[in-house]
Amino acid sequence: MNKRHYNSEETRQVIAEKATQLFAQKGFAGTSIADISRESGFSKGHIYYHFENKEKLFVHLSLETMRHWGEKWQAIAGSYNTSVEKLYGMAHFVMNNYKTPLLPVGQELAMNPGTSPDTLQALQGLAVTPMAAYAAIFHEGVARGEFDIDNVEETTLLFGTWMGTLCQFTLTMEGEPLQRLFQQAVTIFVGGIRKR
Amino acid sequence: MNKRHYNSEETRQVIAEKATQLFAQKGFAGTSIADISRESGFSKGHIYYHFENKEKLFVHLSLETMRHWGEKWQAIAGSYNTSVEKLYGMAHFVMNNYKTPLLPVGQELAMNPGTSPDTLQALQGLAVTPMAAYAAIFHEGVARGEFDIDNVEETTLLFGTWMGTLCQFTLTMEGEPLQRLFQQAVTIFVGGIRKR
DNA sequence: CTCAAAATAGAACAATCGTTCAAATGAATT
DNA sequence: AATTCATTTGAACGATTGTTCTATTTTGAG
Repeated sequence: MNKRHYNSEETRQVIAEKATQLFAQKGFAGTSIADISRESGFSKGHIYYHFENKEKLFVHLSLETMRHWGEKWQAIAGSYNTSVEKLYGMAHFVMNNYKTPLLPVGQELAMNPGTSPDTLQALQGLAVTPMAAYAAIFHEGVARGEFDIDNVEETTLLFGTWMGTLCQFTLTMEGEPLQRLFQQAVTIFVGGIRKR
Repeated sequence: MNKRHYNSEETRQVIAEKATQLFAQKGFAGTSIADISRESGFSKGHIYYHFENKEKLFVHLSLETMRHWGEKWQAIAGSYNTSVEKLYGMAHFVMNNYKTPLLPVGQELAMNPGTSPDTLQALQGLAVTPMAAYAAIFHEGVARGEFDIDNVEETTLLFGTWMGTLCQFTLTMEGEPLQRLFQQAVTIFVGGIRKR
């Protein structure tokens, strides 16, 4: 079997990528279906062939994007020797796979009355993936005696929000300065939680 | 003289306050004039009696709000003995005078094509006020031998973005947990830049 | 009390929004 | 060659957007 008529999956991917980019840049309300249509090169109507509506499109994008993000991180998470190194590696990874900008956009959507309960519930679980990845590093670091943390949950939240906003700079900065910014953030953070 | 006809200034203030709140919560595109009208209790048309248009309204709100923020901070900035204390004080101040959420909203507006050059230029200078306040603390801390920082500008940017996002939590958290979160952030940050 | 000016409301505007739908296109199966 | 079904378009929908305009109310001065 495997009837792969056409290669519609490819166009769906194009729409998804452009939409993700636009949502991250201009927010949920600030991104129109017309924008996505123009940027992806497909008609407005066709977007509704692939996705039920704007809200579901965004939720799908977020979920899929986070799942992919988590898998990609898991693939390289084992290649670090110390927890400190792993934290630097995470910052580098976040910088190069910046999908977290969708999180604040999700918050924006969640704030708006009229957002469907299904969407709200889906949005609720969005931050779980990256937060779990962060928390794992901190727990490991404490167990290894590298970190001195009395509230891991709070520390995770702090690190997560910081990484999240730093991602905004990937839109306006690049190369070495950007990399140094992320590294410096981790250096400061590690300095604040390192055991001594 | 002093012809203070009516007290229209009061209603203008009400509109400004509600609008600020809405913009911070739902973003620029996500906030409609109808929203501001409903929330402030004044007609849609009347908003245009006080403000030229939506874009100018937002710029005015941002500038005014930042100016007020800066003045209020300057009034208490002198009451701290050490730079570390001042940094904690700043976090507490930011938490209780959270106007920085307008900064990311300004970014959202700046990203959108069609935004007028005047608005863009005004938005450019928005972050100057809080950033200058942060930078002053770090410079002072270095001079006093409290901090060990090789790039004050970068450090300021990092601290500023962190405080900025933490403000988002003022919408969902409150009281002691919120306060502990801000304090913990400063503790970590100070630990990362303290001279030893 | 009168009156002009300021303040406010509310209807109306074109433009854009998200969404729907019927029609056209294309490729694979028969 | 004919048919079928997935794909894609483009026009059209009502709702909402930012904005303008006119009319009405409220105010302070003479």
